[in-house]
Amino acid sequence: MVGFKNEVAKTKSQRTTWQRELIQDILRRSEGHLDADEIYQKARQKSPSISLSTVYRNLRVFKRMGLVEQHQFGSRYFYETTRVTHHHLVCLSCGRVFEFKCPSTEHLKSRIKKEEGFKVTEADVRLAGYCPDCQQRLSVNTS
Amino acid sequence: MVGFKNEVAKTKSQRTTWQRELIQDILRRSEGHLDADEIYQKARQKSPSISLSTVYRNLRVFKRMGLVEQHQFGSRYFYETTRVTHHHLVCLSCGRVFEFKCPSTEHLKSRIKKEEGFKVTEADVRLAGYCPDCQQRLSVNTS
DNA sequence: ATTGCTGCAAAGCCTTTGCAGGCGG
DNA sequence: CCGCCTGCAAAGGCTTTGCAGCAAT
Repeated sequence: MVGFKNEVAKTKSQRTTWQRELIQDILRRSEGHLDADEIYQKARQKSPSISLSTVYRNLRVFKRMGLVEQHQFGSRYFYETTRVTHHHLVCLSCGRVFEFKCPSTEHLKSRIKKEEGFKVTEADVRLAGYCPDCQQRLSVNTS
Repeated sequence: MVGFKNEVAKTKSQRTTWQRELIQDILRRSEGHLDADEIYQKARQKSPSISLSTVYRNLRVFKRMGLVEQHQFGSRYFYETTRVTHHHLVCLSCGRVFEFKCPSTEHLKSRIKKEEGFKVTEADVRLAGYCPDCQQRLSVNTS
């Protein structure tokens, strides 16, 4: 059916390379929600010799290690350092990604566990719509 | 930033072709959550001359018309006919997609509207974890 | 010295698009 | 008849991979 891979295994010890430190640094500094190419561009500014594949490879490693989260909006992946649980709000007009907290998600998890016997390990709540700025700009009915 | 397209505009009247009827029929019959290629394969069984591009093109048309919903799991899109709001529960082991209701989503929408001034038009709640069968099969701790 | 990591280029995967002909209304 | 729709093939966008050399431990 779906081609889901179980990438749960915690990975073994990793080597320290400047590429990895640079990518981690970019992720930590950023406000979050960078895609692979944005990370690559920022990395190139510091070290032009880094390659896009290295960025992808390390993002995957970091994900497996639980250091970064990978989310998809539209058709690409975005990465951010793992932090307190929060969810995403995407503006369909300008594409900006906002965050919000959703404490009831925990209740949801346990409800699903109880009702369906399903053990939930990831919860992703994605809302989309129009941010205040775009509503005004587009004269969308705000009511 | 993100390359989001605003595909909100309701589309004008459409022609009736056997390809469209076939695709609609497949979507209606199915339990939901088919990807483009699965639809294509099913369609070919009935009419081998249909093309994959036609499938994609029409899924997009149906989506714009509000007849189907498009969701992404992993890195591809899945389609299902629009029904009462429900959300998805993906098993990370077997890849099966389950559904559940989440009435509190409506509250969430209005909360976001009130707190952030963000007008929410789409809400997608995706949980992932391990279904009962796989928990047993993998001897995952169920507590 | 190992052997994991990197850069490069090429391949892969899914989706979209250009084009000429065909069919629905 | 007009022009939307289709099939085909090719292109696109993003991500992954094979390979040989390099560097971290």
